[in-house]
Amino acid sequence: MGIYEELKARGLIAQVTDEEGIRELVNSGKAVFYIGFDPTADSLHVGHFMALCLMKRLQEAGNKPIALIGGGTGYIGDPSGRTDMRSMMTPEQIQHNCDCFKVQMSKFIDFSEGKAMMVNNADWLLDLNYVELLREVGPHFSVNRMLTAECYKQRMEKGLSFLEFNYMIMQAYDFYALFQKYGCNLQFGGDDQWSNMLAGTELIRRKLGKDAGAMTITLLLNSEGKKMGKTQSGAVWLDPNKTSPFEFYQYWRNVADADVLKCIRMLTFLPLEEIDKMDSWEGAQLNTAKEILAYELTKLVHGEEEAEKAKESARALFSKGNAAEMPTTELTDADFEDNSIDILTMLVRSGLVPSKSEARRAVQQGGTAVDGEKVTDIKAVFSKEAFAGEGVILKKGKKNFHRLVVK
RNA sequence: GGAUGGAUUCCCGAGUGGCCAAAGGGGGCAGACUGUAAAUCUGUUGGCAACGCCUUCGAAGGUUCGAAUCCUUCUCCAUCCA
Repeated sequence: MGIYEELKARGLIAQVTDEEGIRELVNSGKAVFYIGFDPTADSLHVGHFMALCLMKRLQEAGNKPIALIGGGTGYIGDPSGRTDMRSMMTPEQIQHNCDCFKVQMSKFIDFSEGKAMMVNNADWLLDLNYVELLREVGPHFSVNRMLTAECYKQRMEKGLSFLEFNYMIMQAYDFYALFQKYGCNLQFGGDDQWSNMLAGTELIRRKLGKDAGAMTITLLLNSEGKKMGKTQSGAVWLDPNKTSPFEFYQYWRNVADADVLKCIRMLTFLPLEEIDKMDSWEGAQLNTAKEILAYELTKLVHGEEEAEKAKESARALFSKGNAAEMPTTELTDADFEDNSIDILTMLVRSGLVPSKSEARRAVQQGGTAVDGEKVTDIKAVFSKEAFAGEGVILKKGKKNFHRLVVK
């Protein structure tokens, strides 16, 4: 089975321009492909992770990946898949984010000599001259057709600024530039990038009369049709300082039954035969599948050691209510009054709740426990001595644990 | 540039002088049930030194005993015309 067939079997391929041609190209390891990453935040997230894994897979099959950091396109903002305008980032922000991306990507992809490249489109986009660019590529874009592109459709109702309208042209120009510079003949990206990517292949064909391909990765959606990798408090980041390995593990440990196998197939590197065996699992057995998913992904992103720790902690926490790895907050003398602290303050200080009102509600509704003992009195206080050594374990709801210690 | 309509809490969306911290829905949180799942049911959902007080209905002023609601100016958005 070639790499193309494997990607397909994993459900990673959404759309391709020329299936036969691309299959041939990647299976023989002759593809020079690029994936663009716009620096919209200071860390990569799960969506990027899929793209990076794809890079890794194709690299292992002998193809040469180019990771393109959108230091230039970041100035514009991609309107695809959004209903509102992106807020404009300052050059400093963009630079900072680009730097963060570089560091994180290097952990996944082998950028050593000749194996892969990392480029920044700021290098060619920022120096473009407006009138020259218009004359160079302008004639090759039909506004009529651009407006019918899927990525602009939803914005036609809410409003689309000229700035964002030009994003497609910039991305097309990237592909055109990479094709000429590095012989890049293939572009991959999220499925929401399809129209932008096609613009690139067309530009290459019109300008140079050459063929280049495009392939999109299936968006990882849950059974409700929502993008995965998002929590109500934001994205699930790959940066351990923004999403701790434990939280990362828990996110995957908690996916819905309907989504486990799909996630394992698409995100992990487990052999397909092994995954196919899990297909028949059902009911509580899926819990094991979730553990595998969470473990494998944490291992990929944070390393084996962190994955072990997260797994052990999760097990210990849910069976005994205690574990080594747990978000911890250190209390200071200022938190204590007469050598004691009340339950509401503890909840707020731990960050388990944002305000005392919410803390009060949580306690009144029977949703909190200290060291495994349910607390129902909002006036309950704990003496400072209790926080010495191992500290105390505060629990809110079923799955939120936090350790409080005093130094 | 002109005309019209609009901006309400996390989101959608009621409310057009006091009974408004503001209906309803979504989402979130908590409880029951469970498998750290889903579905369902129940409670809850601005803050605080809490039978009270403070902040909030695009922004700033004003009218009034009293303003999300009325007036003025401004900002932004949508639709139509140019």
